[in-house]
Amino acid sequence: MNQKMTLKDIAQIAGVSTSAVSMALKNHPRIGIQTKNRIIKIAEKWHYQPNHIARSLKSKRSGTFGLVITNIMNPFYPELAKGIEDKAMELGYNIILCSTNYDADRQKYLINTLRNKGVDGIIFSSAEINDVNIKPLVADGFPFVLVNRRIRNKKLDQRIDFVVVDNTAGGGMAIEHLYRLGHRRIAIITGSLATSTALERTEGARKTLLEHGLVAEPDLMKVCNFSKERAYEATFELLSLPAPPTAIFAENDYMALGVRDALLDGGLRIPEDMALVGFDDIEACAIKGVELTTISQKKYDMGAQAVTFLVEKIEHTGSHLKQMMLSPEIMIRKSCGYAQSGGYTDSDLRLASPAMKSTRARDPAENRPKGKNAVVEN
Amino acid sequence: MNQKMTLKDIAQIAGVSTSAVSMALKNHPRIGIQTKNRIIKIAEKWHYQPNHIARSLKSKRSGTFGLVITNIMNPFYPELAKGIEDKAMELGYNIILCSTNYDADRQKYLINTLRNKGVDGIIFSSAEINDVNIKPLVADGFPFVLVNRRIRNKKLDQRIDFVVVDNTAGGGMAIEHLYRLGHRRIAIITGSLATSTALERTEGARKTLLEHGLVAEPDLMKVCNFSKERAYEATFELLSLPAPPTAIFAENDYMALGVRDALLDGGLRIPEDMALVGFDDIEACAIKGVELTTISQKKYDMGAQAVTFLVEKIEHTGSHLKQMMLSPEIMIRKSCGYAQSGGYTDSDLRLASPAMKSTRARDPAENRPKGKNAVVEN
DNA sequence: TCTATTTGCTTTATCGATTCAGCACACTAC
DNA sequence: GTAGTGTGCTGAATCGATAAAGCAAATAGA
Repeated sequence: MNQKMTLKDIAQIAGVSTSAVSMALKNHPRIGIQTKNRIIKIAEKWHYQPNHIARSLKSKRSGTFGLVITNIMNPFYPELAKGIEDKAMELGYNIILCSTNYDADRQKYLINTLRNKGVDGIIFSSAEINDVNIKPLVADGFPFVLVNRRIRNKKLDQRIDFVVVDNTAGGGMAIEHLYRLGHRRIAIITGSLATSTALERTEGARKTLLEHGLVAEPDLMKVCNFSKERAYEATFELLSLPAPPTAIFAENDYMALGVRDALLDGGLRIPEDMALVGFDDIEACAIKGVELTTISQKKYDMGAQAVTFLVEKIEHTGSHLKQMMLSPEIMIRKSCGYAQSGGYTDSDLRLASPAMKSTRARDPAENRPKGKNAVVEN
Repeated sequence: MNQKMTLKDIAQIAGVSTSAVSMALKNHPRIGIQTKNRIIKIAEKWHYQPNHIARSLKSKRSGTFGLVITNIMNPFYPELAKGIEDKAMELGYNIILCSTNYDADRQKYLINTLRNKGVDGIIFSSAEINDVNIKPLVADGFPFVLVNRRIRNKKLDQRIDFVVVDNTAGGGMAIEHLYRLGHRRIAIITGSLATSTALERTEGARKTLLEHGLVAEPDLMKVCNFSKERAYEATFELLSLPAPPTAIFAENDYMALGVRDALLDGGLRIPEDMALVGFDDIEACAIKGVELTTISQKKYDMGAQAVTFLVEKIEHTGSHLKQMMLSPEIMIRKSCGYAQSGGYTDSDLRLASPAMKSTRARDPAENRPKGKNAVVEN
């Protein structure tokens, strides 16, 4: 059994042609029932396993697609990848994992390799707003889906499938929440402005500030490129302002943890001296003593949905455009001061912006999925 | 360019045979220099890209291997996967990511699929001590490497490549550390005893206890199968003992966080009322306010080394057995009480067991790699 | 100058599975 | 009894790249 059995081998044993074997195993109608059964029996006996490579060569389908992310060590990705992998497996696909390491050349190389290796499609979560690698894919009609991040190109955007969270709404929710808790000087720690996520979260935040008659003061805006270290430094810059903010919105949790470190190092209390809201709801947020209020994305669902879109596209060529925007949800924990202050004030509620219309505060107890996912071994 | 160019297309354009093109692109010595250059130019002009599937069919090499893990959401794996992916890319390979979800049938199916898809080898990190899927691979001479976990089968073990951390030493280090800090009643929260990691950590712990004339009391041993919830419950069981422990060693950080939750919920202080040591050094351990003392594994290096072994095996058939055991390192933070107590006592140092011979306490400031890895965007 | 050797390219077989065309043979219909 | 329709299998081509074998023409050696 070391040497793999081929169709030819089985054909020889059964004393028929390879086509007969192929037909028998594929349940082709024009094969005799008795011959079929005989062949199937022989194939089973000899542990015949079809060679997917040969099959792919002929069929132009590999049953594999690529997943391009920036870096799997980013705590955002494992959950996304899990959703993708589970759904892919359910639909009969495997995934090749590729990390760009934030390197455009590497990304280009990876896409090229994936295509040469015959993947049926690509799921992209690392696209930048002007990503040059997207256009050729569209031009070639190569199946792909953007997940998490979009691009900024009106013509192109209307031809591209994607699954993202409504980052604008999310950014709005963070600000709205802090506003309702009485904050009027809110600083924003932004991600990389080359990404749609950061851009949209910033836009949403800005818009909500405006709705309340506030402006996003330049001094209170710190572009930190999703870097924890930069967020740490920026926090001290904010603290040394003549009029420091009373609350900080960090556009992802990782930066929020950097802010948190800075605040604690600076001897401030959270949320008493400074309220803090993050984005993503990575697992570390929920740890007792950290308890970061954050805007939660359904990363697992996002991944699964992207796979559904991609497979639909692969298997039904010419299928129509699929774009989905999931709603974020605010996870109210302790870093914002909601619990301490006893909730929103009436006057603030009266001023509630549309951003919070559909928002409900979930019980922190139900924040994390229980069961299998909670088993973490090694 | 939508339709991929093939060798045949290029041959037609150049007015030569496909073999000529193949030879030109592979720099075969028996192709004329001028013809070669002409062909190369044409291939470039038309963006010829070789079809890896066809190549694989002929060469029996796919340049891809499988990575079988239990669940990418387990915080232990991303770093391992990163090491694997980076090294794989460096050596010209891609990886297909497969999660078993702790399901033996799924694992079997995955291995089968991977082999049918023609992967050149498999890296296995989910093996259980009596894993039934390993033997057939050995019997077939299929290239694979175990990483993180080993199996327990004397005959088989001597024929299998692996890269693991010295879990026995690690378990010993945890106990030794607590012992030197004056603890004499140390509870152990174990992982699944179907895994070599948990088994060896337990053995190491037990051995070190014995070296100090202590025994691992059954009451102080809680089998928790790497479940955070189970660890939480077990902690309360320990607390309600007539003579509760003064320290707890949890065999991974995730369970340690469960223990931590329980202790905090029970109104105890860490480390004043209970010392706590974990294993793995996942990122959450280092967060301010958590600061879990833990036994650190070089997960990234482990992954990279496993790839090196696997590729060696793939590319040089008949290469000799490769087994590597990396040394763990203790990361002393705050949950053990080392800082509070001002370090080890003289008398304890005198009793130091061999387990700690090579141990040095690292400055917590150098715990986390800086730079690129610290950028976490989405 | 005539046999060797080298050079440069083409032909052909191969990898393993699939699929269409083809061809007996059986069966139905009128 | 002959034309027409099915049935059940074989043969050959195909997917795209590779490599061994083959075969001219050019070069070298004596």
